Amino acid sequence: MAVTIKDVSKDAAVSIKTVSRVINNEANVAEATKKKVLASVKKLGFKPNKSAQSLRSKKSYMLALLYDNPNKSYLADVQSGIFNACKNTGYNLVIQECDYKSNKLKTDIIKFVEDFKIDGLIVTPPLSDMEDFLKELEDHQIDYSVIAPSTMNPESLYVSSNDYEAAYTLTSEIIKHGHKDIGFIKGHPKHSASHLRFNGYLDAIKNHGIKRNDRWIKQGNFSFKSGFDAGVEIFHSEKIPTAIFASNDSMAAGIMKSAQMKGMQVPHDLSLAGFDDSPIAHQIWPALTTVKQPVEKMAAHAAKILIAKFDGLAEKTKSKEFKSDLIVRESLRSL
Amino acid sequence: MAVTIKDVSKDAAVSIKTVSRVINNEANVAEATKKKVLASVKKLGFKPNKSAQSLRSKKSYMLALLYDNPNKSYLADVQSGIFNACKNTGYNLVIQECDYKSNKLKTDIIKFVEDFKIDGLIVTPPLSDMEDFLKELEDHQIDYSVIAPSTMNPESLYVSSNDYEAAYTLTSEIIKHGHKDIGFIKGHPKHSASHLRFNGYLDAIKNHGIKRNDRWIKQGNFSFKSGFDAGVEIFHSEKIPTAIFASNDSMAAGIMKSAQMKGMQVPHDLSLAGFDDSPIAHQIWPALTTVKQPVEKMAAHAAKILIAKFDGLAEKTKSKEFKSDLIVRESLRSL
DNA sequence: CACCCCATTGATATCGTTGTCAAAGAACAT
DNA sequence: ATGTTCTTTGACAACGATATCAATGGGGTG
Repeated sequence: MAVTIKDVSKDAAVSIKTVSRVINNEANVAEATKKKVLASVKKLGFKPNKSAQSLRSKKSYMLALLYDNPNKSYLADVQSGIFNACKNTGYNLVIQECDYKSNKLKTDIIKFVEDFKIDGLIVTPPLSDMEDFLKELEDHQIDYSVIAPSTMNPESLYVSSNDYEAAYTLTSEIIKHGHKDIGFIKGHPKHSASHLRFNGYLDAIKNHGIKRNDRWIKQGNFSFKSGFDAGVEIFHSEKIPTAIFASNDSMAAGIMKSAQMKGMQVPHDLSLAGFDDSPIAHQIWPALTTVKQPVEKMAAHAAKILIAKFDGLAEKTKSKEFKSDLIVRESLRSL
Repeated sequence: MAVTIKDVSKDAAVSIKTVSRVINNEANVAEATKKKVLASVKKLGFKPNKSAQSLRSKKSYMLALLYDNPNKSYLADVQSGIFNACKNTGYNLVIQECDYKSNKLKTDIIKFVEDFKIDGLIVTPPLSDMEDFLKELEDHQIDYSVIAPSTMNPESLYVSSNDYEAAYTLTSEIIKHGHKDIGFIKGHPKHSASHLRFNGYLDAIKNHGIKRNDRWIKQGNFSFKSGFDAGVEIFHSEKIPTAIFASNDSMAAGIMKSAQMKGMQVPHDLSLAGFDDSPIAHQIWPALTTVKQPVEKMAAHAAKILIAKFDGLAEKTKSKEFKSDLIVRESLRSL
């Protein structure tokens, strides 16, 4: 049978409560006692029984990842990051797919948290952009941390990315390559990232003295098809841009497809840029110039700050903004 | 505070043990008593406390998904299927990434299962193809179900796909399009799917009177890069095939890239086919002819048979083979 | 030296289930 | 009527941790 706290207490010749104190890092345990107990723990290979801890302490040691995002590669990266952060902390992850459009969203999630006694949530876009939803969580005293592009309510726990700057930088890079006629495909309007990226683009062209041309600015929704459709529309105009910046890689791939179907050569006839550095970015030819966000690290950090809060280590691990990297590949050429 | 079994027992005027019997569907409860209890359960909205159940019954109500597969879209689909199957069963899923090459694999996994008291494993390729690994699980009496291409040890729980037939069908389709010079890119040798798909190809060309040409048969490993490299090699030969069948879509995309870099037009100069219908298959142009396996359904079934075994419903849910669908898209043209 | 205080420790109750085992009652045979 | 068996039920222990609260003892103070 497995080693229990009782075995440890016997081995270390202390009470079970003292063992409990040691493994929970409680105050007021003599240094010598602590050492003795830790030695026994190690010697016997004691691992606290999660169910018993859970039952008694009313904690589940479970985090939940909330998402409503069709991007599988993003999801996989987020998960992977959280799992890494959870390792050796005793916390585990469950995944919960949501429908951000559902009017039962709030009640569903609250029920989910209460039914499963989830300790904390990690919220990803676009849910992280819904203020009323986050407010509801707070009203129910549900702990959460947010992975979001913009900086949020600074009291809450968040991990953010610098979408605005990255889009500004990427646009500047396109301009540096000699482009003046630059189209833009907007992302899903419910994602704050969409607006930040768009604003980064707008400010960059403005600061470089380029006038905005709304016929080359199309609304997309981050899907391949929306990029494809936007491309078809743009290539219908008599004058077409020399470069298009799509708010994510899927849409950029969609544009590439529509361009190639029109007989255009990328990047000879059209330069392209995407965003995210998803697998498709380098699995098409020419490979996409794009922006890589450290999604996995961000997710890991989001989990860490949540766990740190639970375990009272809030000092060490704080909300943080992560920087993105520009990745220039063949889809962007100099004029 | 939440409703407990005690509240229910009071409300229904029976002992807590009887309530326990009812919610666990145990035998020897009078029909009338059962009804009474269920009514109270419903009325009070009682949900058994998972931690307490776990603690007492030594079950964790946790399944673990074991994988070592870089294909994020496959992973996402598998997960999604399992989550759906778990819904309302009380079981939850944890994900465990493995390294099939590690010589600590077996001990690591067994430790993992024991530490977390995982009730059962769902094993995906290539781990599902490692007989010694599965044997080890059995030796430790660890329950598992396998998602595998081939039919396995018929005593074990498995969900399989018909890779051989699908590859045979796809190859025949290519031949029907008038192709006689058909290259093949093999998948990762540790995946049984690789051999099944290859054999399907071989038998199909043989039965259509086409001779195997080993200069057009290359070893890949399912990665985009391996497909790209294989393409580069093949296109170096003086004579190149009119069609190439790659064992998965990533490799097909790699070949497409190498073809396009050589200035070849797909499908005009070269027809291509992949396998899996991963997102990339329709996000490149021309879109890939491929085979779609019902991965999500398969994964759901794998979870179901495992849960059915635990809950003693083994009669209803059995191991099963799933059929794949051929998806013909632009990358394949008639000669 | 007597007193108090605070750090340290332990005995025991407790969390919400399931398991054990015995009791009660029904059904049937003798 | 009595004994036997089987079905149904409940009282209480047990799972393995944490929480409560009281006991202990060393150190400082007057």
